[in-house]
Amino acid sequence: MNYWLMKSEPDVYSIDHLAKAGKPEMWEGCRNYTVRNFIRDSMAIGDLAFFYHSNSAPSGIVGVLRISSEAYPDPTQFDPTSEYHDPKSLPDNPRWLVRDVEFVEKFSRVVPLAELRQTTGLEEMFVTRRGQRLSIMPVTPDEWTVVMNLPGLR
DNA sequence: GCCAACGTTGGC
DNA sequence: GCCAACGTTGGC
Repeated sequence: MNYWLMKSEPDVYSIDHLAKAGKPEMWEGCRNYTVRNFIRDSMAIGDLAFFYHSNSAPSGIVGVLRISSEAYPDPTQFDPTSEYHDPKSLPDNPRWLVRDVEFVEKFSRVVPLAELRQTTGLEEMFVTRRGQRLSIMPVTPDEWTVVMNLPGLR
């Protein structure tokens, strides 16, 4: 079982969108090869991930989601009307993959990036490294436990 | 809105 | 296959 952190701009897709859906939804639009490889090779059904709001005030972890499907081709890459359309990706050899995710919980407060940076045990956490731009990144079991035990999350 | 960081593209 | 230019991410 692996742990992850998955970023989304809340103006585009927030944890409230996922919570309200009440069912699994596609985590669409990843267009980075490292992230694609995580989705394809390293994730598994049942993995848990922090839902992270980026480009937010403040940016930070807002809750938890669960990976609920195998990887499959991202349909938006073939949709000319989508902002995620990739004309170089062909249906018989799709470049970009998605998985379905389902809502697990929303914390009662945001855990801001600044707090993650100050928290003992999270010094090496991927999301706190400067210049780190992957929209999906791995979290270690120890880091997961540290974050889940921060005060005031529920 | 600025800009540092860094992934991707494409000319050669 | 190098690497400069470009585009995007995302914190601030």
